[in-house]
Amino acid sequence: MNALFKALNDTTRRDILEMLRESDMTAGDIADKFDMTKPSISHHLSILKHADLVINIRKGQFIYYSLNTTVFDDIVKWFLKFNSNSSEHENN
Amino acid sequence: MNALFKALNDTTRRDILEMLRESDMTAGDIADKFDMTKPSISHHLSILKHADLVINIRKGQFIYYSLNTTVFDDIVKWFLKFNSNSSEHENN
DNA sequence: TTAGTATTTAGATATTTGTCTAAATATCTA
DNA sequence: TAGATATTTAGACAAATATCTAAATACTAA
Repeated sequence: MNALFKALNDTTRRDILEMLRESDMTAGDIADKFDMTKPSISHHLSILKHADLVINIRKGQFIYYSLNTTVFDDIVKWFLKFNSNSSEHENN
Repeated sequence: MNALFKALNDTTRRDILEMLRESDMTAGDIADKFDMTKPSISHHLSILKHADLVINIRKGQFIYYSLNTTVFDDIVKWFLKFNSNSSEHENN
């Protein structure tokens, strides 16, 4: 849970996650979307990976990153504890 | 969203939130639960308050802290974006 | 008003974090 | 093999963060 919240505590990393919602991307493509060097993005990706929020697969020269959605289930559960009376539970 | 994730990125603060799930508490009672000085806890409470995760009410000498559950709705929504195919949406 | 309790604010410091440049590793292609 | 491209690793550094002690503020009660 610690690595998870740590990973989420950065705008760049959250933006990367939102981008990966749309489609898988290579490290280079991700880096191109930000005004930041590739090593910095690589570092962010490594934090996201350490938190299990993303997985990566090498295809030749390229390394593709994609979301690991199962981890989001865990974190949503953590938050729903605080909302035991919310409409999430009463309705749909 | 930034202040929110920042506030959640600390075990002490998450523990405080979990304690407040059970009941409202004074700043002093919260501090007594941790091996940490009162000023440090006060600082953590101020970060939680700045993120709107808690509210506080003075009653005489004491300041009571309680959860602001509405903010948890927002954050759950943010996470559910990443799980558009999860059972959360298909079933109950 | 004075003393005592509850809490926060101010200021200092060690640790963590985000970013950079330079160098290393991995792969492809000629 | 050599050169080019993709990505990560290493090391440095400034900024942010968590913690502490000491002092200030707010309230209660005598």
